[in-house]
Amino acid sequence: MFSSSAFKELSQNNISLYQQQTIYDLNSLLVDPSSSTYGIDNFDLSLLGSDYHQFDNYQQLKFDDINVSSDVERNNLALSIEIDNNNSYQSPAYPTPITQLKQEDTLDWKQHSYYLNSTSLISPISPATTIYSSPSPCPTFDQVIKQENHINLPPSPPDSNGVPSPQSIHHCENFKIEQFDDSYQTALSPSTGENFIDINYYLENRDQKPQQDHQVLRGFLQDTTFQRKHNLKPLPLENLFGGLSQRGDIEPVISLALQHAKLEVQATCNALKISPNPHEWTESQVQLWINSTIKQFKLDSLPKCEILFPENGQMLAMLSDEEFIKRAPQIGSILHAQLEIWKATYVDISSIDNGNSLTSVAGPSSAVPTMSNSLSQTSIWNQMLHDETDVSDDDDSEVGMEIDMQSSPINKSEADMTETPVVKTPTTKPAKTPKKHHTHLQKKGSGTTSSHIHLWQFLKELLASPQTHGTAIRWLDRTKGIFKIEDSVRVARLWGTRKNRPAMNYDKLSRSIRQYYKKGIMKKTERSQRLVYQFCHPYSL
DNA sequence: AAGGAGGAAAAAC
DNA sequence: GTTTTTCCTCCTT
Repeated sequence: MFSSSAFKELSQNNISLYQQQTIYDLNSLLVDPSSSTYGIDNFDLSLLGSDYHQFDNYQQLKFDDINVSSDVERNNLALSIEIDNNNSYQSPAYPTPITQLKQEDTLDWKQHSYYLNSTSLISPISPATTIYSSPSPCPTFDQVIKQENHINLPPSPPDSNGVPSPQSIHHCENFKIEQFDDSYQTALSPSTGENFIDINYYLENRDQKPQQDHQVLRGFLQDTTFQRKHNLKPLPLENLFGGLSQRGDIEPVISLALQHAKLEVQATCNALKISPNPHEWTESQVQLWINSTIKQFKLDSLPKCEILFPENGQMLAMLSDEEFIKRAPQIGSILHAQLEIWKATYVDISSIDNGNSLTSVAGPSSAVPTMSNSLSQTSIWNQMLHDETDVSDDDDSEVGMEIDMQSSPINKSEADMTETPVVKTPTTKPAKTPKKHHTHLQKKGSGTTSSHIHLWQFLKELLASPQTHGTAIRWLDRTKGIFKIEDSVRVARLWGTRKNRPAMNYDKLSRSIRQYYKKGIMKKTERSQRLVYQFCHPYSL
């Protein structure tokens, strides 16, 4: 099951792995282009696990500058991160020409991401032109965590959920260039002419380097506060790297758990008359499921549930554990865990049923987590799942469209931009509709532009597609719902186009925004800044 | 000048 | 009835 992420803790010369329940970071990186930076950021969140003081610096990188691609091959998770600031944000703080970072790794990718972040994205004094591959004070895993089948990862929320909490990362200021030693700069590829970090080169040469240096870095890495903060439990390294025999030992347990989960899912599906595939749930079915889960686990009831979780199933499935907890501090984690079980169960169901790899079911992007589908291909499962074969098609197509957009980030014309929300609306926006509009705003899968869209929804749509609209409107602090309109004229024009109001301008648009103050949809920011607005919770979710 | 705040009224839904 | 649009005045940056 991949709902746990493996982290390395660097402590002296020993390596140990820790498990963490949340997976949002990896999701974000792998699935959604608009959340790629969050994904990277969340990595830090996971590894460092403390306060993060340099968010503003980090945010100065636009989404456009970051391409994250992933590949799942040879039973390994390979992660590639490229950051290209060539077309980048022309901030004085980032006078960056071309920078490329690239790495591929297996499960210890986080380790490198961490370095990557600390030197290129977050460190306030380190523009991306001077990226150093910071040396690891301990060996990197060469071993590959063998996965019997491809790892599929759960999708990431398109905009909000990979967001790191500002309290989550700290010590970024520790990562300054002077901490890194020259010899490791040789990891920069000598042949490219670009600052291309060749991780392989680095890996090959790591043993040649004694570990007496980088005291600050090592000291930081030895800080294990993140373990406590994230409830990380030590996991013996051998358990993960011990090879397939270990896997075999736990297989019956997992299989049993899956069977149990499956039965539970089946029963609930029958009772609620909902699909076993959370991606297919409508908004009201999501409410049914949440309430059912609350009852099942005897949780505290959730007032305003439909406002806290207005998503349809597809969107709900993309929310991270963190997001659930943010919305429902008491029970969010349980809800999320339960949803993960449903997702995994369904994927397992589908994979067995199809007799194919998971990607044929979930698609390359929906990436639902699987409990290592090869682990439990029992006849019981097959028998139980015959009636669920043809689910999962329609939502794949939608996600696929988004992936297509990601893979070919062609500059859109202004007219195209106005159409972008049309594509996304069915999957993302109805979920944000206020309760009182559910009836006429949430027809599922219409695929048409909602003429009833609210301004705040529209703004969130724009915010959710930073690659397209990042120059017009962008988040300043996603966690707080603070955003800035960078190009008021353009935003107003887009809004006017959407509403078929040719005379729309920013003056009118801003008046509408101000109406939200007393409605509790938006609020004035603490510090008044021009063109900066702030959503109220939970509208920013 | 551009934008922010908010009143008022009309229009749109 | 609610939301948005339109127009407005006054104020701040």
